[in-house]
Amino acid sequence: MDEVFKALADPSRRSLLDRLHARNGQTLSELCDGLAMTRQAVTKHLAILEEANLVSTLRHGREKLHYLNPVPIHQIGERWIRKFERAKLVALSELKRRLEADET
Amino acid sequence: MDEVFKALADPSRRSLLDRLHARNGQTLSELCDGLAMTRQAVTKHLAILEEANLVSTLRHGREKLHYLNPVPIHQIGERWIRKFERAKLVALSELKRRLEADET
DNA sequence: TTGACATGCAACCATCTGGTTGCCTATCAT
DNA sequence: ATGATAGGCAACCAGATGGTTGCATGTCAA
Repeated sequence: MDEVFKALADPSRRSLLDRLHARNGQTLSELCDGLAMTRQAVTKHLAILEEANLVSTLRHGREKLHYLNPVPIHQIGERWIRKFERAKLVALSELKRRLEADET
Repeated sequence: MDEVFKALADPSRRSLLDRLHARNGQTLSELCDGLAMTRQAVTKHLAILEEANLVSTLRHGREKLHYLNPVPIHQIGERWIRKFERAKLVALSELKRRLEADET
């Protein structure tokens, strides 16, 4: 879980996930296209995404195809974000109340 | 949005949010209790959370009260995670299909 | 088989990050 | 007033992070 959060913390990595979401199963070179980064930098990012289980790869000859695995993202939604949903409703009005009350 | 992701990337900070979720409106000292960290380290974390708008503070005499703001967390769920929900359904079976088809 | 293409590996580098220590300021209670 | 309590500020440090360059390897096509 921590690995997933860490992996999602970088904008380049989130953008890679976006690209895979737009078109799944891209090669490394394809994912590099149009990015202001070396291939090796992208490789590193993909390694981190793979480590976090957000991306699965598949060798196909000399190409390496990358597939998005949305399960960990979903789990963050379920196990983590969901927990704060109830708080969302309460906290705002509560904060407002306190702000007004404590304004000495 | 990036700031929120960055803020959530650190386990200590997520734990601070958890603590505020358990009991809202804690002082700095209270939040330090039981943590294997100096007060200054916690201060820094809270500053990052505040910067990301995940925590709002309120001075009350010499105390500083910290309140959880769950809105950005909610937004990540809505604007980011939701986008990958549909993919979750498709991708797994798709990946499985490709894995079997490309197994030369 | 040989050149071109797709990827891998390793060393190196600057900067960011998470943490520390030391000291200062503000406020409360006696 | 004065000590104790709550917090703030700044300098410093080691290690993580995001990126680079250079070279090696594997595979396809002519």
